[in-house]
Amino acid sequence: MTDAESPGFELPLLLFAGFRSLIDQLHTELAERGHPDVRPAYGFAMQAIGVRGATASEIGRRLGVSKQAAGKTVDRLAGLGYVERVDDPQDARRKLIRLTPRGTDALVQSAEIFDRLRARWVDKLGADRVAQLESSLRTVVPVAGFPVDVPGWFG
Amino acid sequence: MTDAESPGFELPLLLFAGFRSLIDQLHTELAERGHPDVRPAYGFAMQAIGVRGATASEIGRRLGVSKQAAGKTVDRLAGLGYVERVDDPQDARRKLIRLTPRGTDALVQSAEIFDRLRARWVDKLGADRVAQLESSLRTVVPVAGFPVDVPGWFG
DNA sequence: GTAGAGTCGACAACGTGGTTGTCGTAACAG
DNA sequence: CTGTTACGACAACCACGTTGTCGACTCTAC
Repeated sequence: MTDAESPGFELPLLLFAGFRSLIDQLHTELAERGHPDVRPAYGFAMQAIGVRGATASEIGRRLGVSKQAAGKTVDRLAGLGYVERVDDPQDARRKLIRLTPRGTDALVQSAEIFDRLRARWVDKLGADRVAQLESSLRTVVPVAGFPVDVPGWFG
Repeated sequence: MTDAESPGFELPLLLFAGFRSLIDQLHTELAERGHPDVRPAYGFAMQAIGVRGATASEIGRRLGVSKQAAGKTVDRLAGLGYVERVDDPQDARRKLIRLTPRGTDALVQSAEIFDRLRARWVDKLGADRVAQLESSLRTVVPVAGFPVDVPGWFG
């Protein structure tokens, strides 16, 4: 507070720009690796499905959106061949959503690309500053559960 | 990857959570101060309009969206009384979008709230860590081509 | 065993924020 | 005067979210 501080409105802008830049680079690389149709929302949804699968309602709860919204995303994901719906023999109401091999591949590649992008930040900033950035953010935000209900903000 | 680093996918999540938490708090406080109908997109748009006003096409260029999209946002903003359309006497094709006093008030209050939110981060992290966070983000983010250029919130 | 409550997925209508494409009109350069 | 360009408006459409409703199904309690 002694020296000139940044105006408060820059903080959200910088956070968003950082987020946006990572997401944009992810999808550029994903497109080059055979997944041109993956959209940011699909990545979050597939993450919520996980390797064990989930029902549409469960996906909605994990993402913090309605089951109807989750169901629509699953429709698009299924249309692209990333997930499949399977009847649950235990419960005739439920339909289990499972990742196809293509869906699993997209997830694996995303994890690898994110690691490389983080490494690029480490090159520019140093490992300690990146670690401190993460630690600072963990301090100010309760990262338990990530609501993703903002459509226009990622690409 | 030699030592225990955070997985790369946490970085975007943390950045988004930080951004999202600031924006959510902004709109909560804005609602308490008489602006319950302001949505995040409106704030960006009003910022693009600025105190001097702008045309719909100009707003679109500043936000990096089409003039049609900008026009629709202006429609909603006008419906809520935050902006007004004025015929340009110099050019009969153009319609200047200007902030109403209510719109200017929303912008001024937003700037003040953002400053207070940043101060809250300083309380939790210390001024140096917040400053370093901003500095780190400025380093890795190409600020030049960022869609929302940030003119003074007023004057 | 069966009634009622709760959950599941599907369907519909709608709001918001974007996109293209087209059009009439106005400004401007030749 | 003519062609090009820029403006705003309108329409159709898409992605992603919301409520509300509904039939089918499961589970619990009586």
